[in-house]
Amino acid sequence: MSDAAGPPQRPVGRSGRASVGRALTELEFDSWRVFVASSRLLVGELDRKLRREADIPHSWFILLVVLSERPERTARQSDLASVTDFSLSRLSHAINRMGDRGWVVRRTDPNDRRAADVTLTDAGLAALIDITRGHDVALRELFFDRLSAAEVEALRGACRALLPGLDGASETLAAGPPTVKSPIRPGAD
Amino acid sequence: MSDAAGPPQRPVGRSGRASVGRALTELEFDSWRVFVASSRLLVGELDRKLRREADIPHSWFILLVVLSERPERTARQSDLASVTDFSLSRLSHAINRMGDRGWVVRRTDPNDRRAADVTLTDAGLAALIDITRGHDVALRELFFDRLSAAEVEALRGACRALLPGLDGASETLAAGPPTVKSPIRPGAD
DNA sequence: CAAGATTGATACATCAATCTTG
DNA sequence: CAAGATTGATGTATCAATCTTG
Repeated sequence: MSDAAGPPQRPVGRSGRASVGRALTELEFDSWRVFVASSRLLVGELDRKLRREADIPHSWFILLVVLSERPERTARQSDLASVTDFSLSRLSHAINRMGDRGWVVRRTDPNDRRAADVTLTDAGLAALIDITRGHDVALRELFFDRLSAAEVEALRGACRALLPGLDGASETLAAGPPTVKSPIRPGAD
Repeated sequence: MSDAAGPPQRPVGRSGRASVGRALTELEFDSWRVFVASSRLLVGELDRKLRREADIPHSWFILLVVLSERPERTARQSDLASVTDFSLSRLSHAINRMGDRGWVVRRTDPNDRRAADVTLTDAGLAALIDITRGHDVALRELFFDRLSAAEVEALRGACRALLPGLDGASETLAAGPPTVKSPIRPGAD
């Protein structure tokens, strides 16, 4: 294995010709396809499972996880939106529906009355913790059991390289271990 | 770089304890998050661009690409569905709407009158070729310009390892260079 | 009865206003 | 006017029948 290039050249693309205007090769496109296919299939599986067992789409799970890791389990909506790559509109709708279930509450910030903060309720946290069990089992089967430790690290490295500069990836969903002890993941191991 | 484990152990998970029932560590979960975040953000960008410029969601683009690479630009619906991880229902709806645009036609197979074949029309192919230009430019900026050749290979390897056993990943979207010369990607380079 | 596909109802996502506050 | 957020209309995805053919 490893027919990869020799010297660790950072930005591919401007090797010899202009980056823009050059079509992708079959091989390049294939790399992209494998990436998209695997994430589609994996997330698809998880999404179906979450809908079956908890009646939520995968995207909501992301919202819940992020909220659970914030101080006070609270986030400004605009923050939450950019971190999770939700539009403000989409987020607003989602919060409404999660509010109906008693999982979150929305409160207007008295200081800046344009802004709104969402808080994950105790009920919401309980639901999340419950959901997380099944999610983790599936994740182990579908993801970790299929990859060697080296592959996981390689994947991690490549994906981290992809993030900077993307949309709201300043403090993205992908940020490392959260500042706050995650209620849904005790120290582990 | 490379704090990865020493010996190339294939199946992580059954290291010392049973795979199922063991919670994920923070580090493991973080690897997953980076993977999901990057694919969400990347596909999200492409999706927005495709909607703006071609008025189609990213998932339709996938359907078009797969169709374009099939012999006669034709596929059985059930095949197409499993390859792209569409449900039959979702596919049927999508084909209806793409049919409205004159991009595909549906024909019942005379031999097995339960089955239906979809064909990408000339107009559909033309549209796809047009769409592909912008798509490739974006892909270079967002994906290939951010990764070294080694990282691309690493990503490819890991993602390929993820696919087998997933849903309809027998001859998945991720299969290597197609049997048929892809109309949308001439020899390249 | 199973496989392939379609349809209509419901749920979620997107888009284009709109509203309020700074 | 810009930032943050909400709402309603439209489009797409999902789910639960339903239909036909093998």
